[in-house]
Amino acid sequence: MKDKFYMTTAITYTSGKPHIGNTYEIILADAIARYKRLEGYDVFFMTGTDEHGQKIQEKAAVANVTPKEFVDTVSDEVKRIWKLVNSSHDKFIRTTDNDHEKCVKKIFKKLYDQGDIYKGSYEGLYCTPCESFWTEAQLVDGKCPDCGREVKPAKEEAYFFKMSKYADRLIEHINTHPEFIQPVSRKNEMMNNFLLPGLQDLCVSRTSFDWGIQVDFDPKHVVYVWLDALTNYITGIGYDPEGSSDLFKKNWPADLHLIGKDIVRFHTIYWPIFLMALDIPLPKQVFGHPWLLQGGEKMSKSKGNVIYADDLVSLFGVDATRYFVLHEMPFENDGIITWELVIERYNSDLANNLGNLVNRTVSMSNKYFEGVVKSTGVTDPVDEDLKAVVTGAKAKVAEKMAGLRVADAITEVFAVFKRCNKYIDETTPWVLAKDEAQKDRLAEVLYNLTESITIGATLLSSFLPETADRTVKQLSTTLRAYDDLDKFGLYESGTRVAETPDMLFARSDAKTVMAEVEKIQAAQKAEYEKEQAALS
RNA sequence: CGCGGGGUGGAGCAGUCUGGAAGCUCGUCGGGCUCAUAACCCGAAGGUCACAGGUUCAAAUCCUGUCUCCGCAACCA
Repeated sequence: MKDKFYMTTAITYTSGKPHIGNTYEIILADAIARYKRLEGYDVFFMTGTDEHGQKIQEKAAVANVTPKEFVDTVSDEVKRIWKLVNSSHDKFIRTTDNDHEKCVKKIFKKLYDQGDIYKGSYEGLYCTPCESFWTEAQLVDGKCPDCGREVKPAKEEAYFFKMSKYADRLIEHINTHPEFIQPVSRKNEMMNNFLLPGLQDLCVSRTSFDWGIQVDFDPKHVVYVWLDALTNYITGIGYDPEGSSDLFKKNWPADLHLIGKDIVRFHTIYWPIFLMALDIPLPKQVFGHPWLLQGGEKMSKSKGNVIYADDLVSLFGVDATRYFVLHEMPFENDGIITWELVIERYNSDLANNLGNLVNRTVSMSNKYFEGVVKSTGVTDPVDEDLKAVVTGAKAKVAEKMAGLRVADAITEVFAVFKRCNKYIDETTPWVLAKDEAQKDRLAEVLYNLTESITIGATLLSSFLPETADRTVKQLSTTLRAYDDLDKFGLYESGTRVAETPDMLFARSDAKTVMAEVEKIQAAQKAEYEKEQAALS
């Protein structure tokens, strides 16, 4: 067993059902977690939901349920979707969990006692009907962006965290740890906009709403968002200012926080500073991934163009959904998802390249050898390149994954299957089959293919676990050990494969799918209009 | 003149840091093959690398300016 590897996703805010853009993050994280496990790391992978705040309190009121009832429902929904896309997380934390709440109170108290948190007042522009503070920049034509009415300067008592105290240490840390913020381009943004101009103190409590963790020693305050949400990364594995759990001692510092690019600031500035104040080590890496946009425009319910994981899974299956978001998402820039693109990728990569390869290979073994795959040692120079590509894939995938280039890594895996298809054309098994003298050569060709597919399936298992299992199952074998992925010829000679190939991905008919999509979109619009009607 | 990142054949992207014959996948067209899911393999067409200047023997890549898209702009998660 190699070292521990502790990774997290951001915790999802429970104000509504997560769409495919949110779901992307958990799939990406899961692929990384599974890959690390394949490599032999002792992985602890945590995700969860962020459940406090004014917005939730308001939504619950509209829905005529208590905030707790509201977040219970949404959190269950999130769990359901994460399960649907086959996430292998080890822990799902909720910020309403008892031990989290208790720990946040202790943290707040500790930071207050040591002087990092002080009582002050929050000044801003206040919209009385909306009960909300706004900043100058948020205003629309100088008016409240929500209701359009006048705002006036107001004050609210609040606790603040002394950010500036730790700023120099953080700047030093970021400069000496270039891998800390990924992609590196985000580092400049943080430095130029926030760190170098000087950090403002952060407001860490509120009195204007009460759906949050109460401040023990000043009960009219609740802990305000970031000190509550970010600390999940340590409370979830058993941090306690008065003595942490073994799980915490083993896993902290985190090896990777995977988050959306919109919250890089909170994870690379506020979070490290909180940790410095608590005198515990900083996470090793924060990766702010880009977003998945619907056809270049933002998803919105009113347009009926929001894509949910449920719909993708029901139309294409779990692994096709995983494949699309993993393959299509670039490293730095935003990616695009449309139903047409999903169909295209599905047919070309999954059905044609991979599915058909496995199908034709299994079929030939049955047709020519009653399903028995045997190595005869009758090689040919044309085999060499196939073997080189297949055994070289492990290192290529490893290199991409080390840089969190997941889309590129999955492309390397598919290069193996593509090479196999080419090999079939190079060796023309159907020609060999006509000549009894070539029988042993034909057997060797099919052995090479079966072996190559087994290795490819193992490399694929981090990304498309179900497909990998189904593939090796019909080859009557199991996934290969990681250390053996660069060795060729370990498939047991004489094994009998499945009599009938298991079709991995049936080709998708664009017309049929688009007809279904139209139904989904119509239903979405109807639901949106119903919600609007209920509100007014 | 707030900060940062984009604009590359019909579509989605890489390449830009460390200048040196414009690449990948899909689509289109042509050919091959028939084991297979009308799949697979080979080949071709298609781009003044947003625009205008500049540096250089040489610029998608460096510099300047313009247009345009997007995120952030500190308490919205």
